[in-house]
Amino acid sequence: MTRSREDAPRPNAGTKGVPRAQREEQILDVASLAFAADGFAGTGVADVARAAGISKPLVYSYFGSKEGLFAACLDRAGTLLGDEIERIAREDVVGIERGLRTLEGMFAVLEDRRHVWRLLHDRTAPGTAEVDSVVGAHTDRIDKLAHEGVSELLALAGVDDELDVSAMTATWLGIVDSLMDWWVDHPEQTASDMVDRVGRLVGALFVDVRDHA
Amino acid sequence: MTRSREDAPRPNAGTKGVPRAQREEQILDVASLAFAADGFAGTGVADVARAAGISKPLVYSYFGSKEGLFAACLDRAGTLLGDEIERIAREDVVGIERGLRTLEGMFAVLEDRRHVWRLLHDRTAPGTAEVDSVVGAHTDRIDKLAHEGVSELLALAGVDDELDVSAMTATWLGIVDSLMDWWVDHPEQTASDMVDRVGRLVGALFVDVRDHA
DNA sequence: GCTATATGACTCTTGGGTAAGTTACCAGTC
DNA sequence: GACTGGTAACTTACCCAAGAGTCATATAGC
Repeated sequence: MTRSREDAPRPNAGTKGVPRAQREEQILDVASLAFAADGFAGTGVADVARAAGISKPLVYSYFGSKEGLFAACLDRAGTLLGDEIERIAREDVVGIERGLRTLEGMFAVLEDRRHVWRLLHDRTAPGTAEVDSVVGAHTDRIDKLAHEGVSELLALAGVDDELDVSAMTATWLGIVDSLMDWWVDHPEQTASDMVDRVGRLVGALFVDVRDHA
Repeated sequence: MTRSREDAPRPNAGTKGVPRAQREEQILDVASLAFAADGFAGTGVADVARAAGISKPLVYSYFGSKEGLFAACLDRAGTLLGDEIERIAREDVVGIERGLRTLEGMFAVLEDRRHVWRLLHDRTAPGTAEVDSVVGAHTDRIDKLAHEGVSELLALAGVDDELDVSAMTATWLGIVDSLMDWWVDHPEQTASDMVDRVGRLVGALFVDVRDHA
């Protein structure tokens, strides 16, 4: 009745090619962009494959599932961001100055991948064990470093209530979010422009920043 | 061959009931919660219907489509928030103080619907004309008011570059986002607690706030 | 020829949307 | 006060498109 499977023509299959590691990077780049733009739920594997110039089954052969692909994107992003934030945390700068240094590092690392920050905060991400463990590991690490910095800053200003610190940490992370989003919307701005801008704004609003450095 | 449609039993159909306006509110409450929690793309109409205790077609008879339902949620939320922000803007308070007053108003209005703020920033919302026009109308209004307030604040601090103001406005909105998210995660905190907390944090970080009032 | 790389064409589930019918209430009528 | 038609409120059972995931097959290089 139905056409059997083997009488269909296979025009341009298997062009061999590209080694595995390189393909993986390529797919992760494209997928990160897509997930960041449309969220996990709004992104299709077929779209990612097409944008990467390959076929859907190849994506599955590399990452197993849509969640696996998402987890891999998250892992790469989280490592990139976490390492940089941790590196700066070890510089022994405190207070507002530490915040500025961290932002400077983020701007430098994300200059040509600004969307990446968004991956960690995708509300449409599935709550499965695989994804949760990856996203949890990285956000825990980043949250902890942020908490440490905010805690030091507030201590200098005489605030040490734990809920106050917690709310301020969330706010700090929200500030980073908004600046990254704004940066995505203003592609002509360089990392250096952003550092200058934030310095100007903080200088205008806060008590003499350099006094605490 | 197949069972014809009319010999299936209809056990508990049509219990009549509830007038239209009341049902609409009820559905909007449930849908707003769901959309805010999982995003547009992550929310199913059937789930909303079940959570509201009714059937899916009834939702469609009221709102026409999933987008229509989402647009209705947005419209209600946007009007609620926009009206309150605008009311406060007319109070002739400027600088940081205006920001604090606005937050105070938001906390009061959203005390028992904290999730609502998230609706306006759903990145998985479809880019269709219907949704875009509604979300655009409300975000434009709110953005404009925020821009006005931030512009005044920065002018007091000697900053008037338009890009600086734009970035700071985005940051301000991000701060509100984060505080609302934190509040959702701390249900035991009252609106009054939040006002106190923000006052404490701002007092600790900023130059003498009251001097500008 | 064997293995890694790759694909077209499939299956199956999920979820938006619909058709057709059921029940309850509210006139008006005799 | 019981019958009757109209209509608003509601449901079950379905359709169908989109998208996650799989299979059998084809080519490239050693």
